[in-house]
Amino acid sequence: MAKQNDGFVEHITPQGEDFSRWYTDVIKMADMVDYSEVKGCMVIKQYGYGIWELIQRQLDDRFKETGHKNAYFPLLIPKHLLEKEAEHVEGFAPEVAWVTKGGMEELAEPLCIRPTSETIICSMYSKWVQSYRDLPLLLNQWCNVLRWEKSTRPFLRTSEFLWQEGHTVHATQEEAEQETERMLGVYRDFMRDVLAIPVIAGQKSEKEKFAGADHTYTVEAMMQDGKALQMGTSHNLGQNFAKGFDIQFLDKDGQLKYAWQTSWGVSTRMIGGIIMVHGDERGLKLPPRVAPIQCVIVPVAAHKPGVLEKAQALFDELKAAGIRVELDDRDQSPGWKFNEWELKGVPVRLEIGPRDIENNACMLARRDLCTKQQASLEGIAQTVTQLLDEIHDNMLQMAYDYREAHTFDAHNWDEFMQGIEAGHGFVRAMWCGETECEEAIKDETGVTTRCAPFEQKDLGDVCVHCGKPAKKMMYFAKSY
RNA sequence: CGGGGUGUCGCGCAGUUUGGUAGCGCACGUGCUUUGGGAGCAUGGGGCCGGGGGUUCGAGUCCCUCCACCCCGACCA
Repeated sequence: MAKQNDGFVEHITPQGEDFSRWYTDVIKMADMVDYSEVKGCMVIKQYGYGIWELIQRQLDDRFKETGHKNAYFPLLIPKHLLEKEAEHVEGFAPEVAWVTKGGMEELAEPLCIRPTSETIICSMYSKWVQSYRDLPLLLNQWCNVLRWEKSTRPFLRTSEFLWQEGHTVHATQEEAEQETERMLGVYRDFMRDVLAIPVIAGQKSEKEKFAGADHTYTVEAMMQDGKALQMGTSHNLGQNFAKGFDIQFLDKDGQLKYAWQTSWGVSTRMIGGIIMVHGDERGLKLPPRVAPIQCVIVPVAAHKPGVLEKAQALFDELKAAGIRVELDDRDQSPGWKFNEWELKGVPVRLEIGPRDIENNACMLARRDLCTKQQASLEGIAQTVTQLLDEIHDNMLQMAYDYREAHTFDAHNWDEFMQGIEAGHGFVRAMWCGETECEEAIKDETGVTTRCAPFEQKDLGDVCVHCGKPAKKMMYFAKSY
């Protein structure tokens, strides 16, 4: 990769004031995206896409374990289908893009480019579901969607983005609810175990829920500027779509019943989360399990006899051990390469030169702590493999500690305000559940409800803002 | 949609006030020397100055007009 200029990341830290500048600079310098001519649509370059491929593969494996199958539905959705569920169309109408011409001919019915696929999938489900024997129907699709956003940011909110959307149909309300919760759990575990991001799992408020759902669950993570990012959602759709699309089945008892449905999804937005949770003043810091390159080998004094050969042997050994390894034999100075790979977030770097070869050793640098030490070449593949796990655990712990240090409990409005001003983080407080109150809090403070966590904590009996009886403890934060 | 800003080589910018040969840093090519934290010297290549129209002997610079992008609001699963 070619460095653009000498305005380098060193002077920007993610905890500093200009977090958003840091974010876009890191993405640009790490060569993850380019910008399309179409407003708000990004080109995900190889390095950025490599992360997505690893996410996709590992998450899809988990879906297979939960019994889901993949399918693919059309990009274009006829207008009448979109309009079958009232709340849904109202929620999405402002941001859908329409196809109105085919060739030179005006279309009799406009087609929308999917902003999400509930409608087109449900139109098929109404044909496929006839009997309780057809249920549960557990499908998922990996695809792109398009939403005509007013303002966009790479990965966090782009007009076109990649995601997976699961759509399931069940015979009973209880089963649909179990599925909704189960898939949120899959997301929570995936983010902890693969992305090294701890998340708060809970339920969205009425105001923040998915358009057309009975209720919506979410996993929320804290970025290093204290803002919340919604990393994934799982919706219990109740019978709303089943009624709109006439998805009925004949149950064991001979009764014709409307089906119960769920949908759930995560997107390329997670990559933005990885950047904002783990990155530092040197650039990206990738969790080992989604790092396209887990270990890079930098030969030092590569022109001297034996060095490249030894580096190549090291490469072969690590590769054989299943590590995603790269040998950087480009004609650049070692220092240049060190900085380059740190910027790109490679978890482990091995440096090997004449001095090391004499000692049957190499220098081993870890990205999470930015430390460097000598390591024996004896059993190096195992050393690196273990270290990658250790780095994952450490990154998860650091993210967790950061979140806890920036989370505040508020028992009254004074503490609520103090929490917001003090920490740039999450505030936990009791809340009445009224949309009116929620909007007032947003107007006064700029923070919104993130979720009512499954792990509740009793902070009092009355709403922190309006004083009415409290229903639940909520997380409040500014959000992306 | 409101308010503000910016368009000059691949990237980052200066030049516009006061019109007069198109500049700088990085990146790129070549050669030699280098290589344990962004190497040095030498020598090259590359630009309808966002588009269109005007004023002028002459426009990157002045005037008109489009267009694009960025930031702050508003909006947003």
